[in-house]
Amino acid sequence: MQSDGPIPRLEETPGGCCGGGSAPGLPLERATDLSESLQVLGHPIRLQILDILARRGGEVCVCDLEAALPVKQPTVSHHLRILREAGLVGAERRGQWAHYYVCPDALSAVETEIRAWFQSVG
Amino acid sequence: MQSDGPIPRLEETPGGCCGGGSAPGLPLERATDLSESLQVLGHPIRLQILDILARRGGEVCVCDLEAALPVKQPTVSHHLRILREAGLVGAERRGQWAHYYVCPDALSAVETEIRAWFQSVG
DNA sequence: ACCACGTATTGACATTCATCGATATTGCGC
DNA sequence: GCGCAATATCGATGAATGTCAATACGTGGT
Repeated sequence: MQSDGPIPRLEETPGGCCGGGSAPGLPLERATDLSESLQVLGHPIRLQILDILARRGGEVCVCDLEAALPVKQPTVSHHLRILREAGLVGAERRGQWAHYYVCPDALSAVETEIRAWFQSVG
Repeated sequence: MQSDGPIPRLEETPGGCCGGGSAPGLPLERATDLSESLQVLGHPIRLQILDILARRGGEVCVCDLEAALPVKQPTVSHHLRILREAGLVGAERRGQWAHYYVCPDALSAVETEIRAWFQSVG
């Protein structure tokens, strides 16, 4: 990596060209954590699912979601699972229907996370 | 969908099982647009890049970013291109160095977009 | 002109993701 | 029990993504 070059040089500023060393204000761990939240939201179907669930204050069954979305039922279930595993929605089986609802706490936790990042950047 | 069955019935709700028809409060187009913004932010390296650029108010050259990030130079350039194409950062070539900086307007536009969505959902 | 350096791009590769048909699972009514 | 309806899971497939070595490009120094 640096042993084969015939020019050892002397390293001045660690950055090398334009200023101070780059202290990682955002540790990789926190960046990864936040990016995972953003990725869960980063799909149009999942945004629409959350929108529908929120717009109906109550619970919505999968068949209704399927009817409102441009994807087939397995795909709806797939996205619901992702949202569920992220804690953003919950489900309750009632009869043969599964009723989904948003988890406002988790959602506002993500909102807080995102807002804090924007504040630290902007 | 409703013309061949001999039983029009009273269940005219498209959903069929648990309530009202699902009006798509979020049109797919807007959901896609927002999800693209979220996806740009949904990567730890890109979050760290934006963080570094913001933390140093001024401009940062690629070699400094490379030194501060756990990826190689082509990967840094790759993520910078994505951020540039999203309008979140700008670049200025000075000598042989490329200096990058955040575009606060674009960033706060995304923030507004995201915040508006959270408001419509939460 | 040449060479060294910083950056961008290309090409290949591996990994992850989204989608859907097919199938399994579960609960309800008969 | 049997069959049907709603949902979940499996498996395959194609697309998108992230990473890096190699290479190309552009600039400055000698």
